[in-house]
Amino acid sequence: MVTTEQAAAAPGGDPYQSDCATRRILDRIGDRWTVLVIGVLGEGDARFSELRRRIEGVSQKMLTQTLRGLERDGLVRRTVHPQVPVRVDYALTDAGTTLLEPLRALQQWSIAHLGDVSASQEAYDRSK
Amino acid sequence: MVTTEQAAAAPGGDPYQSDCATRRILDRIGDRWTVLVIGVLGEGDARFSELRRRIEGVSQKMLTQTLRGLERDGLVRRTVHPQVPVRVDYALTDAGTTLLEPLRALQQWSIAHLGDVSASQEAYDRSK
DNA sequence: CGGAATCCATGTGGATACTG
DNA sequence: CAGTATCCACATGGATTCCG
Repeated sequence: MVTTEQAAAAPGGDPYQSDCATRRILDRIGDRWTVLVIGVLGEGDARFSELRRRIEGVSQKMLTQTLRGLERDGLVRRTVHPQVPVRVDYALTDAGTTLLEPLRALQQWSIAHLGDVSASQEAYDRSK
Repeated sequence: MVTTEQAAAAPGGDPYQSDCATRRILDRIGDRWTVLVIGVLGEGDARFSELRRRIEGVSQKMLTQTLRGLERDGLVRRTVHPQVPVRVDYALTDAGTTLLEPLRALQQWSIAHLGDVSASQEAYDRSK
C-alpha cells in the first residue's frame, strides 16, 4: 500500500493508481451518507436534528461522523450557537457548494436510469 | 431555506427516503471499484486480466464481483470467446456509457479540489 | 485465462447509554 | 439539543486454493 506522502508522480493523473485524486475523493463521498448530507445542505443550512430527520435511516453516530468528515475536508462549516439548549448549524462551504453540481448530475442520471437498471437486474436474475 | 414540508411519496423524487433512486445507484457505484472499472472501460473494451492490471490493488474476487454487478445492472456487457485459453471481453453498454459523463464530472471535481481538501484536512488535524 | 469457492481479518455502522 | 463512548453484528473485501 502506498503512503499518503508520495502522490508526487501524478497529482490527479492516472485515476487507477491507488492514491489518485479520484480514489481519495471517492473514499470520502462513497459512503452511505455523505452525498445525502451534502444534498440536504445544498437546499440550505440545517441543524443537526433537521439533518437527522430528513435523512431517513441515518443514525446519530453516522450523521456525526459524516459531518465531522465533511468539516475536516472543508466542505461543510459547523457553527455553534451558545444558547441553552445548544444550537448547531451546518452549512456548505464554497468548496462544498461546488460539489453540488456534479452530484446533481449523478442524481439526474440515477433518476433517469433506475428503471432500466431495475429491469436489467430482474432479467439477469431470471436468466440465472 | 429549509422545507418543513413533508415530501409526498415520490419514487425517484425525494432523494432522502431510503428507497429513492439516488440511494440505490449510490449503493451500486459507491463501492471501491465500480467507478474505476467503468472508467477503464470508458477508454475501450478490455479483458479481465487487462482490467486487473490497470486497476491497481483490485483483487480477482472483487473485480469479478464488480463486473457481475455491472453486468446485472445492464451497464457492462460480457462477451466470452470460446478459445483456448478462454478470452473474455468486457465493454460498456449504451447505458453504461451514459454514466461516463457524470462520473467524469466528479473526477474533474476531484482533481480540481483535492489540494484544497488535503490542506483543509491538515489544518483541521493540526487544530485538534 | 478467467473465474468459483472458501476462510477469515477488518472496517463499517447500528443500538444503546450517558453527558454538557 | 447535540453530541460522546461502548459494544457488537454484519458486510466488505483480501488471500488462498482449486477448476474448466
